[in-house]
Amino acid sequence: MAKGITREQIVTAALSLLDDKGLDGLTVRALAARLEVRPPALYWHMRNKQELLDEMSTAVMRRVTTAVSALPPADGWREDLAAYARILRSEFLLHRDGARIFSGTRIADPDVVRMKEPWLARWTAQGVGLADADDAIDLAVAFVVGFVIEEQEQQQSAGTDPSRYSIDQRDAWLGPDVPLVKEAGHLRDHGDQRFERHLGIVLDGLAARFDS
Amino acid sequence: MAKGITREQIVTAALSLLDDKGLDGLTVRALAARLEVRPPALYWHMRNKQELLDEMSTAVMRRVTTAVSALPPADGWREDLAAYARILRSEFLLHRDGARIFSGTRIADPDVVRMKEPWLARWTAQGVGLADADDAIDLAVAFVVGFVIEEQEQQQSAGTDPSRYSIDQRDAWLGPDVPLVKEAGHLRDHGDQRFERHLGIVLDGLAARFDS
DNA sequence: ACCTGAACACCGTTCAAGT
DNA sequence: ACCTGAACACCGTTCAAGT
Repeated sequence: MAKGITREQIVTAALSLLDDKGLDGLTVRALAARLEVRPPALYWHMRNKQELLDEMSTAVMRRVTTAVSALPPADGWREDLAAYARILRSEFLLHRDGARIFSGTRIADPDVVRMKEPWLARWTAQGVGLADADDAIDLAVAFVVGFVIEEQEQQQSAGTDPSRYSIDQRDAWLGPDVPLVKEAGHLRDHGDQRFERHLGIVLDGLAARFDS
Repeated sequence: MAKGITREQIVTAALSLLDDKGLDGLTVRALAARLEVRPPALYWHMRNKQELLDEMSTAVMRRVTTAVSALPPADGWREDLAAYARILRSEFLLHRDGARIFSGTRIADPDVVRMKEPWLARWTAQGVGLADADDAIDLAVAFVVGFVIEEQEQQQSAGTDPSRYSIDQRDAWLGPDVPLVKEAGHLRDHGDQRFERHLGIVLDGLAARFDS
């Protein structure tokens, strides 16, 4: 039984290779080397590289689904949705360029979508319209995707080119006559605090709609 | 003068090649062929392919900046920001996978960021705090990025695999016991209408914050 | 200053052959 | 059923040489 590589092992190794070397370093050949097989061996388990990428996305989204299912039902739609947004962000953050790579990809596993059912049931029971409830989920996802794409880009730039995100260098790069842009750059925060604030704004907008 | 390829021509050709063939088809060699030069010629004008991709992003964002600058000052921050969001979306939609490819990339042109200055000036004059105003722009961008990534993914899937986005097939794929997920799928709308509605929700959330 | 020819190391993928 | 060896067409990039 110890013989042979499984699809699951391939996907796991691919995710860790992505984190180590980035998307450019995620090659079929490097992946095969990590699994100690020759490259063509992988083609017995998958049709092509695109299918591998789809499987990686599905694996990430499945982790989100699992984490969400483990959540105790919250007091109301707002806390349910906030919890979902936080989980989605943290799973994206687990992988290099996670938000960009794993958003907007074909979901291969119906369970990831079926997971919405208990939420829709709870929220509509709380008086939220079905179309509004579904909208709310999609809007939250869109926000998280956009937020984390920007967040990871800055993390990465800070790593490879620290000068670019130093405040002084940024001010010099901006040039004269934009005092407010510069001051806003100084006021800017990052990380969890910023995420929670922006998430709160989105949820406030949804609340305004649900109550009308 | 008719001799020689310019950087600008390279970027323009690269964008149209992207639209024709997708990101996988955007190769240095195909680009050179389209410009009727040999591949190494491009390396006189750019350092590497990454620099080309950065230039493409900058070109797209510059179009956004130009369109925004041509806009008459609106009545208030809300209309300014809505106009920006609409322009950003339509420029993303102009290019295959535009949102995914051109979001969260290093902006090479300071003017794109400097453009925020008149808005920050107007909005703070209207009583919005500077940090809030800057937040609002970033939040709107995050929303548009996430929205259009999803939008373009569905457009593309509908093109290559129509069965996947047919409602009946989707219902079959979802399996039993998720009536609300299925019904929500039937209620779902697309395009401008959906965008305006979601944008309105985000702006409502911002309005709630600005007024407090 | 701007481009080509030739070459290098490296891709994803196929397929006959091995076990 | 699962993997390898060898090969194919194709990448991005370098560099000496041409004009």
